[in-house]
Amino acid sequence: MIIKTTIKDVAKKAGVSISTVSRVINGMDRVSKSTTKKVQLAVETLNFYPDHVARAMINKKTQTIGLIVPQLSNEYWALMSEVIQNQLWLNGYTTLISSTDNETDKENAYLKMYIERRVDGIIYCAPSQHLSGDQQQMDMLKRSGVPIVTLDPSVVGISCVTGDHLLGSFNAVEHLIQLGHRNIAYIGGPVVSIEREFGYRKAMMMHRLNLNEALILTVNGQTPKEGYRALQQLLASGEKFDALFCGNDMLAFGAIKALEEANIRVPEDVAVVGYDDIQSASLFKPTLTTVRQPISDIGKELIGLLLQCMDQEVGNRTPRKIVVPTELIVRESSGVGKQDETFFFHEER
Amino acid sequence: MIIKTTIKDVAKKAGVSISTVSRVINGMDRVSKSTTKKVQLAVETLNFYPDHVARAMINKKTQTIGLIVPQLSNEYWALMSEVIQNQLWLNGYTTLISSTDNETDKENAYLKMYIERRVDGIIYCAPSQHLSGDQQQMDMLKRSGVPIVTLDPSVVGISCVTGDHLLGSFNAVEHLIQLGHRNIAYIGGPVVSIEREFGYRKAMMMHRLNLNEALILTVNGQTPKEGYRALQQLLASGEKFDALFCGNDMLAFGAIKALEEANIRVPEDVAVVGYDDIQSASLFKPTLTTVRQPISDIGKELIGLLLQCMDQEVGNRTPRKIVVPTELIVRESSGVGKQDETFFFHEER
DNA sequence: CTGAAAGCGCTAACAG
DNA sequence: CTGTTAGCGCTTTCAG
Repeated sequence: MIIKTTIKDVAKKAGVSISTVSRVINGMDRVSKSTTKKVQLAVETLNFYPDHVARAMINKKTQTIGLIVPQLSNEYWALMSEVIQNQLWLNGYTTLISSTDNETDKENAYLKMYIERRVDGIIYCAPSQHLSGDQQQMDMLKRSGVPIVTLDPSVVGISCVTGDHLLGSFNAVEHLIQLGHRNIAYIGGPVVSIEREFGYRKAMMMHRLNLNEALILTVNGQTPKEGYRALQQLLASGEKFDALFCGNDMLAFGAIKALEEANIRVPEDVAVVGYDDIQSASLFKPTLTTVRQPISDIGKELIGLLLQCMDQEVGNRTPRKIVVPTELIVRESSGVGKQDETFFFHEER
Repeated sequence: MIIKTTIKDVAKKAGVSISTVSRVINGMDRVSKSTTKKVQLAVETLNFYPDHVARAMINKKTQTIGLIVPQLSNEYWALMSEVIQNQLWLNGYTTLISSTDNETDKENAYLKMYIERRVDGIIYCAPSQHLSGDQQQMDMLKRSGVPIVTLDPSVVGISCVTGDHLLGSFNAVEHLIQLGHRNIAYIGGPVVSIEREFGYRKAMMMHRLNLNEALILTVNGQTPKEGYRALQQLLASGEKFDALFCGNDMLAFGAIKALEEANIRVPEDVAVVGYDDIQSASLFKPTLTTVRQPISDIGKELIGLLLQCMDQEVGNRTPRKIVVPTELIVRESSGVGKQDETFFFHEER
């Protein structure tokens, strides 16, 4: 058994009372120079580290924030987690990160764990359908009174930050339309945020283009594999398309792989646009045209909202919603900025 | 102020003593069926969640493991973190993940935080030079008595898991040599694990090849940017080379980007091999020949070693070292499996 | 089987 | 300025 040095040991060593030691290590209270020195010496020689657990018990503050993301091994979420963690650290908080794999059971388990561990707040980044869908989960959260903010899904009574996905997707698809494409396919689904599909539909409709439901594919994951499979399926169906909009970059990578294996050139034969602008998007070949989400801004807004929520009493919290703008990053995969022929080719159809 | 329901409230509601409630929620002790039911009812209606902080205080166990990685936004470390976290969760532990950006200050701060928070153990994944270099850090750790295991760096008296990087790199470079390359460059440096450079040197020496120090580049980071910059520098130097081995895949991506911008074809003009086999390696174009590290195995070994260490008294811990084999994954970037001409071209020089 | 009581390590009044 | 004391919410002897 490891014997930890406690405040008591320090007090004895320094020949003072424990409250004096407490005062010195917290630095807020007035203690004479000489005793301060004595205590500091004792602290160092005894290698004393104040027990955060005991402190948390008294302060009723753990200085811990729980973060829930769908998948830590996903570049987008990894970066988001890092940003949030760093920012929270600057505010004096430690972050507990959990990765749910989109499984409701895991979400519930982690949420319960956060409540039991008395985190000071929760940042919930999860696909919308889960959060609004699982009433039990919401109950647990609301009754616990833990301050919480969400990314993307809007839940009644909870502050949230969301990218302007409807507009972002709309712009992306409009970009393809302006390039002359008419048969545009979409890969997405609820896991990727349904608003992106709506943006796609809106753009198609506003431009009076035929909305072929066979070109709209739903996937259950966010990895290249799902994109690859979806494309194989689409190709097998025999439906014609000259452009593809993907709910996220990973799906786009997989889709492009499938296209190339079928000897379909990107962007010459099919133009592709992704979503998120993860780091790989600019490393991929062709470089990926995509909708950039300002991860750093999103992270900051989330934290701002959460800290604000934590300041308010549980009764009178005013939920706020912040919409963060997205940006279309045009690269090779949509056929612009590489060869102008591509552009003209499409215009002339 | 949020009023949490405590064990006291439950006891009152159920009309029993707090110790009985404690017995019921812990389920270990013998309590009569009828009281058990009464208590459970009270727990549910009052929405009671046992306070993990108070429990930790008594048990002197936080059921928390601290994990330190260089960079969470790096695909390799993100995956490693996810694997470790999931595995630890299955063992009843929660993981605190920290990302150091290779800054000693941050490492120290996080380590201190872990000690103060009384984590039950630490998994330290960090570039070797830092760990063995910062004596102050090691002191803090050793005196605290916190069980710790490391990934890669060997420190006296601490268990560690390490990939067989010397052999892995050796094989990678030998692969290039067998392909007929003679002027092989290397990008790495201490941040990437010095053993990879040694593997490179060993292969060159064993094959009696000229070891041109100008072809060995040191970088300070692990992102594509560093690889890109290093290659630009190498190209500017005018040194001739026909192959390139990179300390990790990210560096390789950046390096290839730089090569292509200089109109040097990969693998036709320069063959490239990376290290790690992150997911992007097979998505990249050309697909990347690389040395695979079995992340899942490494994670499991780390946890096994840590749990073992946690079982032992602080005095008689026997440090163990586990070496995990790596595997060369041959893809397009080294010039095999694409066009045979490439292969012959090099053989005939 | 169940209750009373003693703390875990620390902070925060409350007195000196 | 400094010491004494009462808990925070829970587990765990120790007696019934």
